Amino acid sequence: MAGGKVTSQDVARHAGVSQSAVSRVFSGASASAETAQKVRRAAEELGYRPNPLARAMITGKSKIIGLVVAYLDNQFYPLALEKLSKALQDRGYHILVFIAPNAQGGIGQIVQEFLDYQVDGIITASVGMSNDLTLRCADAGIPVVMFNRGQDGAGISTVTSANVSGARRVAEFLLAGGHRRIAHIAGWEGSSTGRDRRRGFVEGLAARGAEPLAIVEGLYDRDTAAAAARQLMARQDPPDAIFVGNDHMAFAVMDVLRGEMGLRVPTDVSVVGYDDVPLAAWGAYDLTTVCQPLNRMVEATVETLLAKVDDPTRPAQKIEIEGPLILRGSAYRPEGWSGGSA
Amino acid sequence: MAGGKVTSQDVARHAGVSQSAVSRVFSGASASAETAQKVRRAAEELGYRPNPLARAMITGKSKIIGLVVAYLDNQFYPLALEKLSKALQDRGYHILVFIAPNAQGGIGQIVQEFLDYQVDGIITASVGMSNDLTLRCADAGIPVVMFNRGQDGAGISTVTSANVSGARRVAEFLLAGGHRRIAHIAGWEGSSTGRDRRRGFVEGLAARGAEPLAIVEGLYDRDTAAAAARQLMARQDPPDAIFVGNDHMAFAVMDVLRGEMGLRVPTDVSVVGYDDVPLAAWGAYDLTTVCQPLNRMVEATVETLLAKVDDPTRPAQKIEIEGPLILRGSAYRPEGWSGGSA
DNA sequence: TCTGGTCTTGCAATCGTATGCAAATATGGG
DNA sequence: CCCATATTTGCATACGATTGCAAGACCAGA
Repeated sequence: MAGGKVTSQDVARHAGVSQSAVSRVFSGASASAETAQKVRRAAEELGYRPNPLARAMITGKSKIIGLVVAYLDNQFYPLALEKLSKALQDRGYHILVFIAPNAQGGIGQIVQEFLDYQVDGIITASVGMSNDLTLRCADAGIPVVMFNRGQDGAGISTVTSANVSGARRVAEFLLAGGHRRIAHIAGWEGSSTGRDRRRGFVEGLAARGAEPLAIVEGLYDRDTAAAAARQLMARQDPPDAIFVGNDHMAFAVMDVLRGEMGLRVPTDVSVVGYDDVPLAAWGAYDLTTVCQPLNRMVEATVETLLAKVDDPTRPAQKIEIEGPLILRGSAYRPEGWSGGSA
Repeated sequence: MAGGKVTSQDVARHAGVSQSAVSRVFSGASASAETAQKVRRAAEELGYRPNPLARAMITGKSKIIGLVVAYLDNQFYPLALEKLSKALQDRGYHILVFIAPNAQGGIGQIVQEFLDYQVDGIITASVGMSNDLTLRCADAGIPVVMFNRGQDGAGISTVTSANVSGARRVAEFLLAGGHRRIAHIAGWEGSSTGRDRRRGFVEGLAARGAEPLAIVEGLYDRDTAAAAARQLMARQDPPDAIFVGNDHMAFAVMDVLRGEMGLRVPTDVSVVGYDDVPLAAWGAYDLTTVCQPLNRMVEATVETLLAKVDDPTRPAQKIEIEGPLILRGSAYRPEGWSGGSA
C-alpha cells in the first residue's frame, strides 16, 4: 500500500516462489493451485499490479488502441468517441486518442506515433488513410478499422451505415410528400459518406423519374452549408425541399431559412438531415433525418478490430448497417409513411 | 523502410558506433558533432524511431497524459477535449483518455490504470476525485489538474472560470433588465461550478436587495432541467426570467418554454445560460450566456500540469479565469449594457 | 614534449516482465 | 512398485532503451 512501485520480484520474495512463477500466475499461464494462491495473496498484500509497459515490450501487445477523430464539433463524433471508448474499456483496452489536424500529412505522423507506442489496433473515425499508410500498418501487423468511412482496396476494414439506401429512402420520402423541386446540400465529396449519400439520393429520384433541382457542396461545414442554403433560395425557382448531407449542416440550413429568411419549416421548405444526433430530436430543430445506428456501428467496429487483433490472419471486412428514417417535424410527412424500416 | 522494428542496436551497427552513442544522440545527451551526424544518418536510412515504451521503463516518463472526461453530450466537453488534446500534442505529449463511468467508484479504477501506464500527469475534466485518490497520485509523484472543477484542499491544482462573479453579473444584468421574478435552475450541487454559480447569483441579487423567486436543481441534465422549467412555470407567480446553470440545460429549458408551452423568449421569459458553447450562438437558440474562456482555461491547464511534470516540487495552483457575459437574443437587453467586460 | 583538464565513448548494469529450456515433481497404468 | 508421461518450477535470457563509470581522445598551456 505504501511506497511507490512493487515489482514481481517483490511478490516472488514475499510468496517464497520465483519471479517466473509470479509472472505465470498473472499472465494466465499454467501454475499449480497452491502456487497461484500464494502469489495472489502476496500480491494483494503488497498491492502489486503488473506493469503493462514492461509486458508490452516483450509480448508486443500493449492493450492500447489508437483512435483518430477529426470533427468534434459535429455532435456525432463525441458520441462515437464515447461509445467506442466505453466498449473498448469494457474489454480491457485503453485508448490513445489523437485529434486529427486539418493538414492531410498529419495523419501519417499520427499513425507513426501509434506504431511507436505499439498500439494493438487503430480506429479512424471519419478520417481517410492513404494506401501507403494502411500498408505500413499491415506491415507492422496492426489491424485498422475505419469508422463511418468507406475505402476501396481490399486490405482495409470499414464500418459504415447504409448510406446509399438511406439517401435513396429520403428521395422517395420527399417525392411522396409531394415535393417537386428537391435540392441537395452534399457532404464533402472526398469522403465516402458524402459520395454515397449523394449517389443514393440521385438514384432514388431517378427511380421515380425525377432529378435533383440542384446539388451544392456543403463540405460538412456549417458556414459552407449556410452559404449553400442562401444560394439555393436565391434561385428563381427555389427548392421546396432540401436534403442535407448530415445533421450538423442541416441545423445551419434551418437557421438560415428560419432566422435569416423568415421562412417556415416545413411549410415553405422541408429539410431532411442525416445521422440522427441527439440535437436533432431537440425541440428547436425537430429534424427529420436518417438514423445512423451508432450503437451497432460501434459494436461492429470494436468486434471487427479485436477479432483481428486476436487473429491477424482474418481478412478485412466491409460492414454496412441499415438505419431507419426518423420522421419528425422538419419535413412534410405524407400519409402512410411509417418511418421506413431499418 | 522495410521490415518491422529497427532498434538502436541496428543503428549502432550501421553507423559504426556503440548502442549507447545512439541513445545519447536521441535523448539529447552530449555527443560529438561527427557522431551525431553518423547516427542520424544511419537512423534515417534504417527508419529508426526510439521506442517510447522502453524509454518509459527506465526514465519513468512516458510522455502520456491521462485524461478523464464525463459528459460528452454537453458540447462544452468535446471542445475541451479537442483543445486539450491539441495543446498537449503540440508539446509532444499523448493522451490516454477514459470516459468516466457514472459510478463513483469507477474513477479510482481509472486512476489506478493511469498509474499502471505510468502517465506523466492527469487531467480530470468535470470529474471529482476523492482525497485518498489525489493522495495516491501525489504519492506516485503524478501531478493532477482538475479542469472546470474546483476542489478544497491545498494539494490539488484546479482551473476554472470565475463562476461566482460571472453568475453575479447575470443577476445584475437581469435586474437591470427590469425582471423582478428571477428563478434559477442550478447545476449539480455536488460540483463546485454548480455551487459557485448559485452562490454568485444569490449574492448578486442580494447586493441589489432582491432575492431569487426560486431555485431548483437541474443536475446538469436535460430532462431534469426540463422538468424544473415545467415546475417553475406552473407556479402561480411564474418567473419572468430564468438563469440556468449551463447552456446544455438552458437549451432544454428553451425547448420547453417555446415548444411545449408556446411562450416567447425573451418576451415572456428571459433565459440566460452559462458556458457559451458554439450552439448558443446558433440561430435556433441565440442564447445570452456567460462565456467560459475555453482557450485560456485549456492553456492554463496544460501550462500548470506540464510545469509540475517538469518540476514536481511546484505547489498546487488554483487558477480562476474571468469570462464576459455574451448578450444575445434570449434575454431582454437593458439600455447601456455592453456585454460586461472580462 | 609533458601535464592537467574537458569531451566523448564504450562497457555493462538496469528497468519489470515474459518465456524457452531443463530439472524436479506429480500422475497414472500395468 | 516402477517406468513413462504430464505438470510445475526455477534459471537465465531477452525486450529496447538509459545511464554511471572508467578509459580513451583531444586541446591548451608551459
